[in-house]
Parts: sequence; structure tokens; C-alpha cells
Amino acid sequence: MHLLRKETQDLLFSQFENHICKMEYNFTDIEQRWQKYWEEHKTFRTEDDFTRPKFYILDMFPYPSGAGLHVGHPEGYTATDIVARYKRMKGYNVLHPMGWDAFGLPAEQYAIETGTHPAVTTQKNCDNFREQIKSIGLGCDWDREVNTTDPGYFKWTQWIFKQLYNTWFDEGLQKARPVSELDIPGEIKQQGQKAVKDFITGKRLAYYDNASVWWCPTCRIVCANEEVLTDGSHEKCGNPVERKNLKQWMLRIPLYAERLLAGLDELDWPEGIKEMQRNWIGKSYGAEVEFQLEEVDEQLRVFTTRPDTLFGATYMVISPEHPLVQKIITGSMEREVNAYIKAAGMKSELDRTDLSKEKTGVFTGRYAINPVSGKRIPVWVADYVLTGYGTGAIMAVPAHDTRDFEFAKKFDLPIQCIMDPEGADQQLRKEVLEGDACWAEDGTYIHSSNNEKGISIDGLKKRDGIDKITRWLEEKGVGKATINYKIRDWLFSRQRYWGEPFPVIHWEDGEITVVDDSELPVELPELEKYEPAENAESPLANATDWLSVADKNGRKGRRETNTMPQWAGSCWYYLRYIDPKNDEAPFDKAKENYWMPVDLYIGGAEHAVLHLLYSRFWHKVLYDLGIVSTDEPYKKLFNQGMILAFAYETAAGAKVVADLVEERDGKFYHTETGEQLRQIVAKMSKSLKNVVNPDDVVRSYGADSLRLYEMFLGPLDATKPWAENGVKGVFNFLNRAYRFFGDTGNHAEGAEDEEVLKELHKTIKKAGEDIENLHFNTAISQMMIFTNLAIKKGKVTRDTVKDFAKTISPFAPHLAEELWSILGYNPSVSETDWPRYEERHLVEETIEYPVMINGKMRFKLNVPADTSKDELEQLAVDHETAKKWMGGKTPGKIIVVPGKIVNIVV
RNA sequence: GCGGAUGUGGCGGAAUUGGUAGACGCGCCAGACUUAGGAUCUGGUUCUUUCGGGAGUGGGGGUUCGAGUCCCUUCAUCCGCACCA
Repeated sequence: MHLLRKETQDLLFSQFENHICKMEYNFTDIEQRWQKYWEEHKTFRTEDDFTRPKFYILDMFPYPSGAGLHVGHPEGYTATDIVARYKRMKGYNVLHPMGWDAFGLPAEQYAIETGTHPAVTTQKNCDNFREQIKSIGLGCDWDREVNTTDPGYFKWTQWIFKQLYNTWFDEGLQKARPVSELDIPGEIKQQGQKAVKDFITGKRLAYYDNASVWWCPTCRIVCANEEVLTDGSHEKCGNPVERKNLKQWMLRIPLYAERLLAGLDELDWPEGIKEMQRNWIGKSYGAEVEFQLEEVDEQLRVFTTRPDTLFGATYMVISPEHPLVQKIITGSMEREVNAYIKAAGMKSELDRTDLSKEKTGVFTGRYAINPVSGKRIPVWVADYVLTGYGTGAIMAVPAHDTRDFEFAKKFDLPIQCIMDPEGADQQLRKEVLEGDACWAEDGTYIHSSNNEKGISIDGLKKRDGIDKITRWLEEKGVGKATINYKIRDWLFSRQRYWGEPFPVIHWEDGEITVVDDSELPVELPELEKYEPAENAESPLANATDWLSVADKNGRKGRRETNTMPQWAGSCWYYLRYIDPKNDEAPFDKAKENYWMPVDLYIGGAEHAVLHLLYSRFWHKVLYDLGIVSTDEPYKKLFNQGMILAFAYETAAGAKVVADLVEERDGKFYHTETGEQLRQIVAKMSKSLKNVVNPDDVVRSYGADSLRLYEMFLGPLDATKPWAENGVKGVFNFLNRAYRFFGDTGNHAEGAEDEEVLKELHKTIKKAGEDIENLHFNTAISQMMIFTNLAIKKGKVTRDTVKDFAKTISPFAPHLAEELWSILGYNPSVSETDWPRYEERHLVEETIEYPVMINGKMRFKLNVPADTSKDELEQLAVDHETAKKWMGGKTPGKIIVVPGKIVNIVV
């Protein structure tokens, strides 16, 4: 498949040297030469020149895996590189850096297996990635490279953790403030030092506490809620997780729910991503209502989005983990309920959340009083009520909630319809009124008044009903309007070696302190073995020397053995690029003020929620503390689509590896069985052997071809399949362009041909606009059109070649540099300005009007651009073809759209 | 079930505010040059046709002089989320 084999290239190279064959497109030579030039001349070095307008373009930095780059990486990187080069030519001071999100499990796993220190593996992989990325010719400032595993970097990750630890959230001001500014209530102070500390701990954004967490026994690690898939398996390894109660570090991200939600409105992000974040935050309006329990002096509080249906609440349900559960159980039910709770605890999340499963539950024997009707209603325990959401208890309104309805039907609980479904059809309405069907939509209230309590919403609709009941609840002091969020505290520790150590010490007297700034970074100790320690502790627990510390009074302490999750380093890396070598601060304030926010952030949609939400959270905290100058980090976000590859399957649907497929006459056959196969599009995977390696593409067709093809494939945000033949297409284009424009024999003096000039200016205009809109595929197609025209013409002027070289330079920079130097210009095309197009070259002198008769295009009319509407009408009607199609009838109406079309209606 | 997106030739995909559907590229067909071609160049390529045309942007309906584009409806695929009270 390779167009030019290595030997052929070498041969051509020597011929090139001897000027025997001067016009061969020897991409390997050209590309290596210019990459060396850029590196030696630091062409893409970014200066902190505050006087110039800035543009900060960011890629989601990669995890440097041992497998190296796949074709998905260069897609985003090329897109940002094109924008970066273009913006630079437009006069912006551009920051387009690259770095490594280098903590992570694979290096640690490898260490466990081979004893190789993760730092060694990581270094090797980073070097490999850097070389691969350099080979595609990115205009990055490599002096700004960051690496999350570098102590000089994670020193500041630890420093930011300290800021989180020393910060509380002032809900009144909706802003984070230092704990030193936290007012301690008098009654807390009276209770002494311990109470004060507990009070502060209760406020810190980062806290260490017992938490019911997901534990993956396979990885021997806790997982954040977000890392557990809906089927109860661990996102990383796919094995089932279980619940465990462990002391862990948590971050109070829910306090920022409102800010994180509101901030989305201002951002130029894909609507889908914003929506996913909104769903994740999960804001809902409703009310909390207190139900008095019978015979125990406790209130049972529920959250509901439908306080208006309170009259229809015929029973209550608490989750098995509800704190009041033991008080609620009555003697006779004790055994049964506890058995149920135990069983629920053993169930996996899969079993508990699977909708198709029958609901289970058990009566506690206890009754509560419906505050609005005064009726006794039973309290049940059931695992369809979630512990972590709302108050962990609900009022059940089976007539108007499908889940409650299902449960009530199964356990034969009363169903009280309180809303007349006027919109429903007769049959359904009858069933709803009789309690035989569930109605969750709007309607008119019935059976919703109680004279004794002075409340009635009968006859109202949902909107007014909610308001009226909520007001009544607040007046009576049995409830209040409440906003609830789905988002939970972020579990921020992992039982791993290869992560940032927490700058924390646990003292023998139970005190927890963070280490002094002067002791940062807290580095990782050298270990003999990387296996996790016993008791769900990280491998760091085995580092006995590193572990124990003592303060100047001889008090003994133990270092925190957990490490931070991989998200930590990626939460703020965009800030470190601004000032990557600073040892005094995470970054210089003036530089931050100049460069932030990120103007364009491109990466995969797989980080839609986690990385982007976490890093927005950190950024907002830093903003509140005055450390950064913007409220949001990423102004514009764009998600590149995934690149898939063709794969093959049998009629039965069995996948066939690419090696065993042969093509004949456009059909595909199994080389061994001869069976005809179906071509499908699938993710690239080792098992299907359909992985495309960018190195191979660079070797066979060159970096410019790789770049161009990645962009020509389709819209940047679309999911699209890779086709080897497509690379050949863009390679042919570059080849033709080089051989034509690079041959000075084709360069003419004097005035340029009108048609060429028009197409050139059209190309400059379209390329510029398309780059701004990230529509790279159509920009490339326009450059192809221009090149085809130029070749057809045979000769173009030097000025035309010059503008073409500039225009193509963001896309195929090596080729552009080569053309630039052939023209005799220096130093680098990257340091010139973007060509200007002139409107006067774009105006058409004649316009070809399509003429339609009754909406069908019948012929074309070529007229001067200044032809009037009336003239045009006349010309069209008089045209022979028109007469033929009108068949002697008179036209009823003639529509003339200037510059567009003529339509004759008969 | 809820939310988001996408359906256009054999394939990847183009089509400002509604205005010539299929740009550009792949593939395919024919020709040229060549010892040769998986190189290069030229031309053709939505389908169908009785060569006048006719049909055509997932399906059905509508608005309009005119619809890939707007409205209603329906189907299919992909991606998130999912007992969130």
C-alpha cells in the first residue's frame, strides 16, 4: 500500500541532492528539515508580551500510554495547530502548549509486575509521545511542556489542595473564603477547642471523614461515584464494586452547584455538554415536609418536588440506610425489617437500580401523620428510595407517581387520587379517578382540602397548587421550599502509589494538619514493592521511613498514605502552562491575568462531565480566593469526534480480524472460509486489528498528508471512519501542489489571470473563515479547487504562489515552508502575516441565472451582473426553452431573486 | 423511560438568510503516455429512461412560486443519564 518505500525515498533524496530530479515531492526530507529548523530557531516560542492581543488554545493533554499515539490524538492537535498558526499570522500572541497527564494506573500496574519504577516507564512514554507529536509538525512551545508527575508540578497541585483545605464556602455570599475568616458561633466556642475544630472541619472544602464509598476489590482502590458504571462495575476494570465504610478525603463540590450551573449559560460550549453537566448537577425545586411519627418523638423529613400532592400521600418510604430506621422499627417488625436491610446492603448497585426488577420493601410497623390531612399513614422501608438523594425518605403518592404506584399495587397500599386528569381520554380518566391508574401530568385537584387545617387547593392547577401548599407548610412550620441537587461530595483519595501524595499528617492524638508550604512538594518514597498494602491501604503504607514523622515536641505522626486521583493534575494544568517553571508560585499573577481564560479548548467528549466539571470547580475556588482572575477557565469548548475504522463481520455477526479479510470487486471475503463479509464501522481495537498507527501514515505519506487527511475526513465534531485511500487522495493533492507551485518554471511575471485571481481571493477568504469556524474540511476542498485551476492554467505569478503558500501553511506547514523558501523568501512562512483578500476580486461580472418553470430548473441565463429585474424577466420569458415549457400559456407570476434565481409560474 | 445528536450517490462528505442537490476527495469506467504500472495525465460517473423526459436528501403529510434546509408526524442509528421523589 505504501506509495513510496523507504529505499525509493532514499534514492529520490539522493537524486534531489544532485538536482537530477528536482520536483519530486520528497516529503520525508522536507518535513524533517523544517521540523529541525523550527526546533533550532524556536520558531514557536511564546513570549509573555502583554502589549499584544493574546489567544490561548488548549488541547486536552494526553495520558502517555505505552501504546503510543493513535489517530484520534492528531485529529484534535492538528485542529488546534491550524487555529494557532492562523491566529499567529493574524497578529495574535498565541499560547498553544502541550504536556502530559502522566499519573495513572498502567505505569503502576507495570511496576507491580516488573519492579520498574513508574517514573521510569512514564518518562519513556512521555519521550515517545513527544517524538510522535513532534513528527506531525505541531507549532508548540516545547519549553512550556508540563508533566503532572514532575515534583515541580505536583508541588503546586498539593498547594492547591491546601487552599481547598483552608477554605470554607460562605453560602450567603456564594463565595469561598479562607477558614481564618470563618465566624465561630459563641455556643461552639463555649464547648471548647475540640468543638471549634470540628466546626471548622465541617466547613472546609476538603475534609477527611468516614464515608460509605465504592470499593473495587480487583483494583484494591476506592472509586468516586462517577467512576462506577450503572451496572455496578468499575469504569477502569469492569469488575463489580462493593460498598465499604472508609476514612477518605472528600471535596464539597455540591456547595458550588449553583455557581457551576449558572456559569454554563455564559460559555460557548456545545449544548449537549452543557446539558450533561446540568443533568449531573441535577437541580430540582421542591419542598421539604416534616411528618410527625407516632409514639416516638421524631419527625421524618422528606423531600418532594410535588408538595401539591400531599393530600394523596398514603404511605411513606425510607431507605434502608436511613439514620432513623432503628427508631422507627416497632418491636414486632424488628426481625423482618433488619433482615431486609441486611439483604439490601448485600445487593449490588446493579440489583438495586435495575428498573425492570420488581420493587421490594417491608413495613416497619410504624405510622406517621400526614400533616395536611391528619391521617395515619404507614412507614415502609424499601431500596427504591436512595440514601444519598434528598433526605433519604419520601412521601409516597401512588396515584400520581409511577414508582409509588407500582409499589402500592404490589403491596396493596391505599391509592388516593387527588387530581382529575382532565386532559386524559375517558377510559384512562375513569381509571385514574378510581385509583386504578397513575397520572403524573397536570390536572385539577380534588379531595385536596381540610377545613380544620385551613387549607384547600381544590380546583387549582399544579402550578398554583405547589405555591399554595408550600406557603401553607411554611406558615405552619412543617415544611419549606427547598432546592435539591443530585451532585455529591467528590471522593478525592485513592489507595495508589502513582499519584500526588497528600500534604497531610495524621498525628497520634488524632489531629490532622497540612504540611507547611516550605515542605512542599511532599515527594513519593522509593519502594521495593508496589502492591497495595493490607487493610485497603495504599502501597505507601509500606514505606516505613517516609511514613513516620515527629514534630518538634516529639509528637508522633503518620503521613497520609492515600494519593490524589488522576483528575487532580488535570484540574489546573492549563494554568501551569502560563508559567511552567515558576518555583515561587503556581504561576505569575500578571501572566495569568494576561493569558486567561483559555480561548479555545478542544478535546474528546468523554470528559464532558468529570474533568470539565472538576476543573471548573477548582477554578472557581481559586477565583474566589483571588488566585485567578476569571470565573470560568474555558471560554469556548469544542469536542472532536471519534475516529473509527472499518471492520468486518460474518452474516452471523461474528467479528473478523482485518488480517483475514480480502477485497474482491468491492466485496469482502474471509481469506480462510471464503465466506462473504459485511463491512461495518467500529472502534479501533487491538482485537479487531483495525488500529491505524499515525507513525505508519507519516512514514508512507508524510506529516502534512496525515494532518490534511485528519481534517479532510469530515466535520471536526463528527464521528467518522478512517479510510486509507482517503490519505492517498490528500497526498495526491499535496504532491500536485508541490510539483506545480514548487517549480519556478511555472512562475510567471506580470499581471495574474483574472480567473486565477478570483479563485485565489475566494480561497483566502474561505480558508480564513473556515478556520475561524473550525470547518477545516471545506477549507481544504477550496484549496484543492484552486490548485486544480492553477494547474489547468499552466502558469501563475510568483505573488499567487506566495499567497497560496501562506494560505496552506496552517494546514500543511512543511510544504508551505518549502514553497516559501523556493520563492526565495525567508525566514519562515510561519512568521509572515495571513494574506488579505480583496472584495474587488470577488465580484462577479456576469451571473448565471438558473431559470425555473413551475419550480423546475429548465435552462440557464448568462447575463451581466447589473441586469435589472425587468430585463431579466423579459430575457427569461423570451427564451426559446421557456416558450417550449410554457406551451403557449402566459406566465402568471415571475419571481426574480437578484443574484440567485428566476422562477416562472404558469 | 428522559436528555442530546445524526440520517444526502458505491464510500467519506458539500450545499449563507428557503433559491441550480451531490462541491471536494475516494472508488469505478473510458482514453493518453509507457517495457511495465497499485505512477502520471485527460474525460466521464445520483438513479432511471422509449433519450422527450421522469424520480431523487430515512418514511408519510404540510407551508411556499420554490424545501436537504421551515412545521407536524413517524422510523432508524449513535452518545449521555437513568427508581433523583
